[in-house]
Amino acid sequence: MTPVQSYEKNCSQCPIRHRAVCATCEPDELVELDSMKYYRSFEAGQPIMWSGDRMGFVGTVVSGTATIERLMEDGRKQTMGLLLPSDFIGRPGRDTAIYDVTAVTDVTLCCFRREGFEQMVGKTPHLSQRMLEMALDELDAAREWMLLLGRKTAREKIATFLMMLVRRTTIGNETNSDEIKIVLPLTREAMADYLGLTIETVSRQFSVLKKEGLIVLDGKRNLSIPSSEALLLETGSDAT
Amino acid sequence: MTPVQSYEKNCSQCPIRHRAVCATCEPDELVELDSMKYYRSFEAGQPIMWSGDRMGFVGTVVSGTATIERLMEDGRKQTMGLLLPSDFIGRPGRDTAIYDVTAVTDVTLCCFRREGFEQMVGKTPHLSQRMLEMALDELDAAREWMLLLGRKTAREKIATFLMMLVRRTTIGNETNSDEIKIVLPLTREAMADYLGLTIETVSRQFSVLKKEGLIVLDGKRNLSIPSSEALLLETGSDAT
DNA sequence: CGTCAGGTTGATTAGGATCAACACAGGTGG
DNA sequence: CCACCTGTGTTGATCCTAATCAACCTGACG
Repeated sequence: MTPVQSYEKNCSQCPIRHRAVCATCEPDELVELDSMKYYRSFEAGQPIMWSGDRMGFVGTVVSGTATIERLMEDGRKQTMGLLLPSDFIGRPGRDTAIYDVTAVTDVTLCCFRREGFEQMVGKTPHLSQRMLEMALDELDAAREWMLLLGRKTAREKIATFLMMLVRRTTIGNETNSDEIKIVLPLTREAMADYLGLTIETVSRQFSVLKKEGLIVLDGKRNLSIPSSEALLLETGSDAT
Repeated sequence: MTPVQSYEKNCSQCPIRHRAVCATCEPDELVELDSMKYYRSFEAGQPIMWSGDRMGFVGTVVSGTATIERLMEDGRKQTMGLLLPSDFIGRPGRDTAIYDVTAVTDVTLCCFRREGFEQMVGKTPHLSQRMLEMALDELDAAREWMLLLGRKTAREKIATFLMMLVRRTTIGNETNSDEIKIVLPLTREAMADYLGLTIETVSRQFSVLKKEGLIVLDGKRNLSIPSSEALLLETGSDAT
């Protein structure tokens, strides 16, 4: 993936234009954002932001996957969020990061200097409303994950994670096709950190689900789901 | 606690005026909110909102404690947030609740009809900015709790919960006094649901901490902490 | 005095962590 | 070309923390 692509010249070409923080901006607002933006790329495994460091920029994931995580003194790690294309990084109004953000695949960000972006938010209701909407969506997602971390079994955690990936990565694809194929953006270790498990437990649960025919593995990263209804039953879905 | 108090007449008397969603409002904005607001009270144990129900109102906790929680089909429950005085209930832009909200002590709310509040937010930057700020704070708190739920031991969970209560309920009190006294707003069961544990494990950990002298119990709800530094060491604090 | 909700404590179990060995793919350098 | 290494993943054996099952305690209240 070359760093310079058509959407870098023009926001209207941007693949995530309609889902990102700028989704509800008017053409003139977009022109202004366009003039402020710059792109940054990170290789898989590279840190995007360290907890405790100054945050000079905010940005949107254009391609790739990153994780928001926190380390404990003794090395225990918990991933608190997956950042997929259209997700926003950074908190306006805060100048010091309180999480680590790490690129888990190659990542391209559409960035803004933090001060400039904050000014823009201050004078652009479309932008501040969208920020609020996205923050509330993230809050819902975080709370959903609290249910998973606090109460679900290892098997339910894996099934829930896979169904979340299906929901987030197959948008507008053939929905009625029974066989759903997804690519796992995370290693076993990164999944373990996200699900509050160990690598070994993740691996074992994949093996069990494979043996039961609920998932089919092609290599370590390509996965297909013969029946999403069947897998959904394994998520321990809530009462709603 | 009588339902009609002085702050019901005048926002300037309100005990949470400077911390709530209206904290940054100008006097004229406050007058308008004042004219829209109404108070509701809920007895301990009563539901404030059911998942799936229509949300006709939003509001701020003026006194008492409520929990945000979610039930699974088989009865497993996870509490996703504690609502203490000044916390906000409800999501503008959504008309159906996706969580249960329950009063765990007697609760008084300062409410607004949802539509009226949404209009007010739309035309009052002070209010929408404050909403964003509060949503981002809640997001940080939710992520902090994900670390607790995913990676901490039962002992660390209890210690972290107690230190969180200390932080949230002793504001402006004698800080240099060694002996900190707090009142537990939750039953053992509610704490278990918040911490992803069982009642029995919560009870046992309290017994252990008591035996070790890290906490002193007076009845079931009154607790004092001889040394907050010592208790802090038990929280498994993160690397930051 | 009996009942009941909330809490404690003990005995046992089980799910996932830990420790350990091995498999496999992709580089790298002789 | 192959030997070697390293990062990633799988599988097995064992251990341990917290869940489960169960009995009992305590105080409030009719």
